[in-house]
Amino acid sequence: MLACAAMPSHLTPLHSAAAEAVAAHAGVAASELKVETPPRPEMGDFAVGCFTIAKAKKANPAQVAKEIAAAFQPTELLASATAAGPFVNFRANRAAAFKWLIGAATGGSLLPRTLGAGKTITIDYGSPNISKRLAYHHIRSTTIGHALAQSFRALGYRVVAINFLGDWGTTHGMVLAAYERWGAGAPPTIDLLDQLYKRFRAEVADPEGEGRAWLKRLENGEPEATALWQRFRDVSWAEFEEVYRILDIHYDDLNGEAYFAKQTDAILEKLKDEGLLVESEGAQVVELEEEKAPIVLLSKDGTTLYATRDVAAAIYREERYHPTRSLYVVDRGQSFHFRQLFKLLAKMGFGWASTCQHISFGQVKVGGKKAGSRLGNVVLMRDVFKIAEDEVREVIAQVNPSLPADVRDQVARQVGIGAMIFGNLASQREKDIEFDLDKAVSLDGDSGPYVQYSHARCASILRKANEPVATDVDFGKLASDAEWAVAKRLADFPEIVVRATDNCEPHVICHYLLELAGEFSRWYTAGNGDATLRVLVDDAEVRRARLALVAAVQATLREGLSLLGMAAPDQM
RNA sequence: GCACCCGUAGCUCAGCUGGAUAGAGCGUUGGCCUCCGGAGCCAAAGGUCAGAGGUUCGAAUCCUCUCGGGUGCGCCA
Repeated sequence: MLACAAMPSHLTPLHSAAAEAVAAHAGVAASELKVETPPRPEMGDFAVGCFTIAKAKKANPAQVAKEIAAAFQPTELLASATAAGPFVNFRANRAAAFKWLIGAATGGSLLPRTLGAGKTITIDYGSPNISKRLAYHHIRSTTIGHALAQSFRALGYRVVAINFLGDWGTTHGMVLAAYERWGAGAPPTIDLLDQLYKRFRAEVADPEGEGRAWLKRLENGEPEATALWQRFRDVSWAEFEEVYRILDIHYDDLNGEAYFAKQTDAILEKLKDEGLLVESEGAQVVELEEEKAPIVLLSKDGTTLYATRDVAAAIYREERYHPTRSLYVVDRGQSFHFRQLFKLLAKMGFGWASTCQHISFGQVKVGGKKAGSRLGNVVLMRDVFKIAEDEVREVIAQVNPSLPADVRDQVARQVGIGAMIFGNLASQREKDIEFDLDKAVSLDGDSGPYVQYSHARCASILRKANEPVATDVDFGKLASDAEWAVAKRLADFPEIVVRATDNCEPHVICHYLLELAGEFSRWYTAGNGDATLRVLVDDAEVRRARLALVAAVQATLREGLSLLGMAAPDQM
């Protein structure tokens, strides 16, 4: 349903050139051809398989590849073509390719900036419940959603970042009841509220019934209950805001469940008129096809439910923003809820129900068990951030003792938080993550700090060069395979970001950055043993060309990190 | 019981919109700076891609089944 047509608008001119070279001799559109990377660099730079072409012609793929390679005429960007079995492998004209790639990367035009022009994406992420601190497991929705928001924005989409606060419902009725019973008068701190809520659930005979009774009072607009609820919401938001500030997340829409609780009457009325809303075991429900459980929209006490408010919110998002895609970045435990919700929207006749998508993700486990405030087992997000930051500060003090204390503290925060973000984004969404503090704060190997460090080294070289980066230089001076390997990675960036957004999988960006950083490090390290391979060599023309390549890598690493929501310090 | 997710090296994971010899990191072993920052680089060792069928010229990748682990299944969110 989300498959985009064969629109290769995100391809680099290099990829397009390869596709066109084959298309010209194959009688197919270039846009239908997939341009790949050969498994080993010595085979070529770009590859196009001839399987489908051969099939259409009822010919042997290897023979077709041979013919296409033989007919190839060099272009500005492509130097040669060779057949390798069923593949046509192209070699780039390196000087021209360097020029385009480095120019695009340093000029900020490597990514297709207008791919999403005129399209809006709403992303519901974070969305914590109030009266509770942000626990570590909240980090997944928050970081995945933010990375998606950043990525869509980078491609020119209009993004509406939504924090659908869990600030309404029976749970919050319980918090009110508990506070009134045991805490009245005490300043309603978030910790106190959480504590009272837990006690309430443990000690009261019918906590949910009492909770619904208080919710009823809220839904009836009783001033005292509402004023108290508002205080709870305010202290909660103050806490959340602190974390969002640390993560540099800014929401566009903060309407939580409470906002939509007021809009459910008309929806329920309409459902009733259409005969969809029926009574079942005292509650008001809508039966859904192929689901054994109906969706419950009104409790037996007449209070609204999560689903009711979500229906109102979905309609609001459509009417207000007209999104091309409406994304819900919420843990997998809620898959059933979203399946029901989307089915109900479709049943109500909303064609746009198909634009709604649950972006689910696996659990964060602590000690093998699901982390979450219901089961206890809570690790607070800010505590983890603090530990990571402290750990990094120590490493910096050892490795880079000359860094001024204020810079060191700032970098420690950027790298510590970055390690957390990267660690949470680096694997596929659907996989569960085992929270291991030691591993989380580790700076070795495939990690966020490794990418940031590579970026800092680029910055360091550019600082040391002390001359402006020029891109109108003789790129023929970049003669080593190591330099070419770095540039080729740059060419992969656009497709990676498009894939990350199409599939809502930010982890592909993480892996891309590790590869780009790794390729850069290999090139860079070669200079340790051989001074002629260093960027800062005496030959001015070679030096300028290499500096341009470093600048291109730096710009791409910085941009990639920003897509993930990570800072890119210039020194660390 | 029904539904969904996961199963790739000792460990943590890429690769899964089908393509060429399945890749990283950690850990283990052995190397590399009178250095443009060693938070780095190179090399060795390590895999019946859970198992069995099927589709295909071609399957870790798609389909079916089995096994193992996890989650969900009306008035919580």
